[in-house]
Amino acid sequence: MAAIRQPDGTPLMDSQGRVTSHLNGLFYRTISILEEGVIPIYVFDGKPPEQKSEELERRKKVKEEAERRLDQLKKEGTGEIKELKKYSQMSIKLTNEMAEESKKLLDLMGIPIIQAPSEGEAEAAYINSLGLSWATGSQDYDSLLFGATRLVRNLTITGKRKLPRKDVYVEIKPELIELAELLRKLGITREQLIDIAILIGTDYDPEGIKGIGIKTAYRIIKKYGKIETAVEKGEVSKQKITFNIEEIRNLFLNPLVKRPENNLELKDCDEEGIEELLVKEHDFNEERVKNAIERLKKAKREAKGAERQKGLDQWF
DNA sequence: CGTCGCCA
DNA sequence: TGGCGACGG
Repeated sequence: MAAIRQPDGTPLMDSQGRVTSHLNGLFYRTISILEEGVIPIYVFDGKPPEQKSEELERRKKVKEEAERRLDQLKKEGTGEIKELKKYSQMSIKLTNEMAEESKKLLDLMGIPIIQAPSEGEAEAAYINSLGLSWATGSQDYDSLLFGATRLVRNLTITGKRKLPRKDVYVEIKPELIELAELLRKLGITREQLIDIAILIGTDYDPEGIKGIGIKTAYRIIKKYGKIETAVEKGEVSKQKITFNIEEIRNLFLNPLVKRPENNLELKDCDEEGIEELLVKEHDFNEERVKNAIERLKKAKREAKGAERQKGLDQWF
């Protein structure tokens, strides 16, 4: 959504002015991932827990402000392209309709999707902890707090990426973090990792404890074992804690998740359905879509073949 | 972001 | 074949 747009920030749109950047990105990116031999399972966010509302409200305000700035720049008509792009990207909205259409496209492509009852991150970690996936793919470290065995960051973004508000580009490489190894290296438990996160600040306590950063948080939890003890011993002042520690800890340890009801295998794709949606409905180029569908079918055959081979190898 | 066409 | 810039909807 952020990247697939014109230099001035205008997203791709069909002839009726409906945004199509999400469909474009999902379609071509998913095929690329499959060609690399990775079978994705897409997890969609459900209703966030009430404790997240403060953070969501904050994000909403930032977005509304960006929207105002963008409108202003457009009205003046003198805005720099860079500025226009910045505020367009900051005002991105994923509507319900767009999310539903994304699910529809993935389903037509035969890619497994899961609707999380609450946090998608928690659901993905749960699926991973059940052994139904090899890792979670996310930019968010929260996965690990939710108990994912492995987290792959930068799975889908390759090459160079621009640093926000700077004209500096950095090389982005995929990064694998294994929870067990991380905890062993730090000499802590997952509960303690969660406590460290709470001290620094999470979506559920965005401010954290003022004055405590990563290093202090680690030192405190290493020394006292848990936040409550650190408070008792006077290391963390009680007044600074404006949230319910046990409640937030519980959101990470026992999040609302569900066992996936359908299997998470690749299915055959509905070629006509894809063309109907992308070409007829949203003005995608027919040849490009046809060509991509061929790549999709080939990549899936190979992915499934590899799975079968793995199964056989295990057997013998 | 990913594809495509152009060019060396 | 690989780098680069324009374009996709």
